[in-house]
Amino acid sequence: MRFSKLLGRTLKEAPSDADCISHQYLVRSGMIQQVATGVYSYMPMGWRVFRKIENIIREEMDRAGGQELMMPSLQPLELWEKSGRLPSFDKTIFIVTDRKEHKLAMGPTHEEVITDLVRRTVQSYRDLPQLPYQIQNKFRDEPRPRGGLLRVREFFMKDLYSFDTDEASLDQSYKKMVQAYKKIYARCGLPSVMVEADSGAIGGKASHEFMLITESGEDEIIYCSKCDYAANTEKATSIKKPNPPEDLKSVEEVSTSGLKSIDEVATFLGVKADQTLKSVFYVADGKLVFVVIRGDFEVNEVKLKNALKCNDLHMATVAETKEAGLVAGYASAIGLKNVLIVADDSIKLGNNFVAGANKPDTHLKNVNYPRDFKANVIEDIARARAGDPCPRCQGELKAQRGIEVGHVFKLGTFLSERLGAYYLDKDGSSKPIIMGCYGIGLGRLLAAAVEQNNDEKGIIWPLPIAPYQLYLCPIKTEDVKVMETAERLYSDLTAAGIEVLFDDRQESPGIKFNDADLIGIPLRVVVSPRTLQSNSVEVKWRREKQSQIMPLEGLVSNLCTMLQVNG
RNA sequence: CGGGGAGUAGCGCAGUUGGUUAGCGCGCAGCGUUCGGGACGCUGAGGCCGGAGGUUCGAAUCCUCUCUCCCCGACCA
Repeated sequence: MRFSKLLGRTLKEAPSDADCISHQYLVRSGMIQQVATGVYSYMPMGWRVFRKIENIIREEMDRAGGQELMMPSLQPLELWEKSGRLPSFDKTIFIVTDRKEHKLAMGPTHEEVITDLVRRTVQSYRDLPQLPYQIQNKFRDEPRPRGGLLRVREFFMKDLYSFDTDEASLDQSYKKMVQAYKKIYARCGLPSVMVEADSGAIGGKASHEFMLITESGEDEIIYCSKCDYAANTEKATSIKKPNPPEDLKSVEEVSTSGLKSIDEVATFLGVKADQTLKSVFYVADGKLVFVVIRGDFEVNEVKLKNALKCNDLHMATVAETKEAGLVAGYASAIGLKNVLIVADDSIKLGNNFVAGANKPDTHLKNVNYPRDFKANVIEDIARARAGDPCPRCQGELKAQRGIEVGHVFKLGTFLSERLGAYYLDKDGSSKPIIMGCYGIGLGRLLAAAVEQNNDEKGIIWPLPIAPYQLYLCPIKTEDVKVMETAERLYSDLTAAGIEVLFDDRQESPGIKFNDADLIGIPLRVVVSPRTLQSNSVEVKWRREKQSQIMPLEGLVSNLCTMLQVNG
């Protein structure tokens, strides 16, 4: 490709509203352009990267036994009503109305459609297992799109669905996909980490996410420094250390005027945070929920949501708290009536806690469960913390940030049952097909690749997904000999199967080098009067500082070798 | 949806106590000088000041409504 003909220009300054690196560099390098909130066009160069990622994914899906198909974006709402997942997706579904006032969903995902498709197609155990997949755009009216391509409303997803007859077969499908996923990220040149995950709105049982580790990641990963335990904080557990046992004392009121936070109260009474009980109020599907947890822990809202099996969960507002008659800062579960109380199991790991007295400026000492209060639900609803012991091996847990670039789920049979996808087993009995689903966000992966691979000058694409492999840069384009050499190299390299971006623009060296660094093509070849004096060119990897001078003689095959060795 | 901010040239911004012709930098077009890390000179094109309504002799500037975009929380590939 000749740079002079390329659609898209590089920008010196990023739009001020781009705040994450991938967003800035992708826009500045002319790879993407925003159309609306969370809606982007891919410019030719960005689309080349996209297609490389897509091809790697497609190859690995095919290799794992997947069969590619295409399902439409428009989906009858009836399918969603049948599957019962409408409430959990709620406002994130874009709904369009046709001329007959019939409502259609812009598919946020395709489990409903594929399950219906399989229902019509698969009848016998002989037809299973199946691994259909598609690479398609999905629509989700996200509460808050952000970070350029990292979180958008129209995005491309590879989604594969597994259909199996039994758990053992599902395990196999799941394993195949996990292997394929690891292969995909590795082939893209992007080190990934697999972690245990919550299954969220998709529903289902086992679930793992694949993360690219970056500072700027939206997710926090908890992992063990000793064993291979790793989980999204949404899901992660840790061993909660019990307080030293004490004899139960009787409840005592203390005045704590003006002291509201755990820290303030604990400091005032000369106890540690883990000797207090924290109260937090939530509203779950419109109902107030009272949450109790040991003072040194924080509530994990995902776990809480799962414990409550609700669709909507938010912290209670001041008004909602007042309405329920709770005294913020001094509330506790003691003596509460007609309110759902959910407790973290940490409340059992100690005695004689300090808790609110349900009246202003007063706390209670020596509160004990279950002597002084009860809870409707007691479960693990705490955020696992770095520094705590690993639930598997007691090793120390650590935390890191990452970007979720893939998610696999064992769905089980709830969708096939609701949508009527049954098969006839060997014994003639009708059974629901066991499902799994496996997604990769392509644009997100592209953006995450940039988050993971950049420097102050710009992007540093891993070779397998770079828009072009080689950047060919003649300096002093009026110099006939330089241009002749460059033109010849361009056609020879192209003929040798190398993807070349040929910077034939009449620009100063500074502009060209800076653009090259910004765009991030892995290998740079410079032809100039200076290098030609010794019948050579300058060759430099984007990732490295040092360049080398290589003779024109045998250059094309030498470059091919360099690219092969490093590809 | 709750809280905070922004819409002026392709991009980044100034101008906002109402006052003539709306500016600057980058980019863009032409000519010339340059040519190994965003070079320089000259000339030039490009704006209903997000939209609608109002106040006024006069509105980018004041008022009302509206749309769009960004940031912080709930969502997720």
